Amino acid sequence: MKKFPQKTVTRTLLYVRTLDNLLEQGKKFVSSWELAEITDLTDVQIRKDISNFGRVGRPRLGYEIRKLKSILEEYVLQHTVHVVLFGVGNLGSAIIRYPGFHNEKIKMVAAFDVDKKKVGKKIRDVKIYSFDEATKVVPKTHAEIGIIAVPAEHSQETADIIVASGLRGIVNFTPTTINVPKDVFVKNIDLSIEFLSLFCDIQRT
Amino acid sequence: MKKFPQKTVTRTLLYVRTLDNLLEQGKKFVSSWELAEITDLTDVQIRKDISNFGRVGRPRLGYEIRKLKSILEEYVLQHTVHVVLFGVGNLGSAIIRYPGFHNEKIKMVAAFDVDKKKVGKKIRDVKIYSFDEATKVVPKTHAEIGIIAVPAEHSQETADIIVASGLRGIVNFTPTTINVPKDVFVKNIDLSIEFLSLFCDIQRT
DNA sequence: CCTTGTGAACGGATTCACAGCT
DNA sequence: AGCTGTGAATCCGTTCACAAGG
Repeated sequence: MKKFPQKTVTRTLLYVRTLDNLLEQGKKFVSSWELAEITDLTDVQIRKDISNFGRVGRPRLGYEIRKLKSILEEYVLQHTVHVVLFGVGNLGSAIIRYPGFHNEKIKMVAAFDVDKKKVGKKIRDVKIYSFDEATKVVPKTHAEIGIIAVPAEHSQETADIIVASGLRGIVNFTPTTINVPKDVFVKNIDLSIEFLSLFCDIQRT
Repeated sequence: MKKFPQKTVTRTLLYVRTLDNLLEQGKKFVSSWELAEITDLTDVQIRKDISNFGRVGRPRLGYEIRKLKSILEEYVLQHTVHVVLFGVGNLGSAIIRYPGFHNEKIKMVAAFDVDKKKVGKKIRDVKIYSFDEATKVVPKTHAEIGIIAVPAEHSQETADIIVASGLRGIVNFTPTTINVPKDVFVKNIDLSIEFLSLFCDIQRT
């Protein structure tokens, strides 16, 4: 299992998503140029990326979609990802209900909240537990990733619980930087920064 | 007003956020090394970035937080960003209620939904209009950015409405690629891809 | 021919190494 | 000494130009 740069991985996942759509449309073959149109990348970029995975295209015809998809998935999507959620507030509940988290690729398997009134309830088949139960419950779920969707001031303690539960991946939706051991991977999604940076793009034109 | 690479802009916004927090903690000065610790970047990177904005640090003392913050904000945050939301479903309502969208930096000014039952209601002081009203209402709000939080199959038509309303920035939360004129900036936030790419990071260690 | 595949050239961003300041 | 500031060097990713193949 070779290692690829993050950028390549992200693009590859985008290709898989795109190929899924093309399959639904009943297409059989696709050229790097068509993929480039859809994904807003260049055709060379796409061929370079795909060439990482071997010679899979056919000159004159392009790529056989089903075959390409299965090859790419072999590298970036061996099996379902299981995630658990910490913080069932506005954002948390929306994440639980997000359609992308209930398919064969990603599955939400448990949620945690400090509010005793929420504990024991279910949203979309996802059961809500108390924070204290995390270190006991999480290992049983075989989860790999924890989501932080609590108020910003509790992000660090939540991160500590996630690490203590044995998870090695964290998606942090709070506008804070959390401290974790270096073998734990963190992805920060700060909506404010996303919006403000887009605004900068607009202005400097 | 000089132009900086996106990466620099994103980091600069992160510095501003961090400096805000440090100010709240009552700190007056900060060194590039301390900032590096907090933000998980290198001290040189931080000094390079800051040097874009002039000589603002003081050897031996570091940076005066209040001063540095105001200098950085001058470049990346001249005035409040106004956003409008399309699609008041689970995700949409969570975004309206997101605390980061009701301060002096970002303000949500209107929301749109096709569901007539929602039209006319308010969430958190944000009024909900019908999709048809967008081209009339949006210009009055002085919004700069539109958010797509509708079901994936309606992303393109929503994008068309946003463009027709005169907005030049789009944040797209659907797992689709939208087509827009080339002077319109799009930021795609595909939660599934974020999670899957994090999962790849974890696995290849 | 038309499209994939790829070594080489290029460019931009990060890091290094050190000069400058107090 | 201890920090900031910065030209030079390095690294990584993208693009170019062209070879390969049905």
